Amino acid sequence: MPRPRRASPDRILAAAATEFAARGYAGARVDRIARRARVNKAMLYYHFRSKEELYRTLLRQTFERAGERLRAIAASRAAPAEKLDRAIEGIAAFVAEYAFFPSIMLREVAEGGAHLDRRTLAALATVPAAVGAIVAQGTAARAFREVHPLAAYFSIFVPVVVYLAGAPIRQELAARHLVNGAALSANAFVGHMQDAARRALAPDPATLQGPPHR
Amino acid sequence: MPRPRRASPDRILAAAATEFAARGYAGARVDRIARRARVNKAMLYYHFRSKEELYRTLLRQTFERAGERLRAIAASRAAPAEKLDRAIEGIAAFVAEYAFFPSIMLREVAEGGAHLDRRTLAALATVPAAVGAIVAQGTAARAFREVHPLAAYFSIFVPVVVYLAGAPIRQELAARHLVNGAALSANAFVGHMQDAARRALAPDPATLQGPPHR
DNA sequence: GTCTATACTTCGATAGAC
DNA sequence: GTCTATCGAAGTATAGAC
Repeated sequence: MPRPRRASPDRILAAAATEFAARGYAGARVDRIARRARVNKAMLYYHFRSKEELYRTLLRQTFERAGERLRAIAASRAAPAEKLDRAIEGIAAFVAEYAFFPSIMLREVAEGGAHLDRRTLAALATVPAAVGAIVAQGTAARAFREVHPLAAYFSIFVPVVVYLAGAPIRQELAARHLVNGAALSANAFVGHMQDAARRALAPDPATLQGPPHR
Repeated sequence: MPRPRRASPDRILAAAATEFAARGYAGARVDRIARRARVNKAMLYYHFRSKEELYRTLLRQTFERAGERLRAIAASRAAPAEKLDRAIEGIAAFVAEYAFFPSIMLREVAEGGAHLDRRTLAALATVPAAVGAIVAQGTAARAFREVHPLAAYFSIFVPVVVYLAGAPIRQELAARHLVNGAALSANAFVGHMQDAARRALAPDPATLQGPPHR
């Protein structure tokens, strides 16, 4: 028998996502989360032991889903360059679905994972691991030049996340006439990053002897 | 007559930098800032009207210094590709000097500039503007292919900032044995980004027509 | 400029009825 | 599972002496 609407725990998690993304762990208010989820505070504490447990549950769930999606791309049969394109589009699609993801990821990086337990940190680590796997596959297949997987993660994947996270502040800057120049749509930026990634990873034609890495 | 040590306002700003970087605006505690600066809370409020004013002062000062440094590189006589290398090294050097910069920048992006007034937002905007200027110069001189300056900022500059901001969480992940693979030093990553930037901006051979400047 | 002591507020969490 | 009411801790900011 289908429920007419989401149960309390799910509504609480959804409300928590909005609140934590906008204000961070310390800035988030349990009262606001409860109100937005249309439950009272006691109900929230009935389902989640504490603010911290709610936070960890949200992050673990989100990181696991992002990691799963990227691992599925890594495990597909496509060519390395194709996987890379799909991974970059994939993260943009993931953010379209989970709009709070970039803010929360950025905040946790800035904070050094201070509020996270081992399980949640492990879930977070699946994201760079999946991107690194795609790059390593490409390198092994000689479709990509030799690049440190973590370097690839930061130069290919991180810009997309930060670009999407930065939408509010760009809007704020535009509204106050503090920037000039043409706008840059999310789609255009995704295309730019796919292009940049291909160029960054393209094997050197004359590289079959050794890379003169500066 | 030289002071034996920094005056109170400077010590407060230095202490605030550490605290705000580690815990964010909401998580920062005025008591901790005062204690670290070796002043009492009343002294802090004597020099700064409020927690918010202290925060804005710190950020404005920091963004202005970062922007100045990048504008100096943009205004130098070097070739575009050389300027790009210097800008990437420059931001790494800036972070070595102002270690709190990446965390604070990331947090403000995540927060959409919520705590910032117009002046401080304007100071923040000088950073992408300076990077965009270097890219635009290169494009005009036909040393770079046509790339949206903001796209270049996010694909070249942001990764360095996030990589450096991510040092604590990488250390945490390593300590808990949640990552595998060789380490990647900050210097190696800077080199990687210089390389990636050159490749991303290299003009298409078919487009090379006019004589490159300088 | 510097201090101690404290007023005022907000927030996370719980008690206890239904 | 759900609610109202409230406690106790912690935090920002200020008063007022020196």
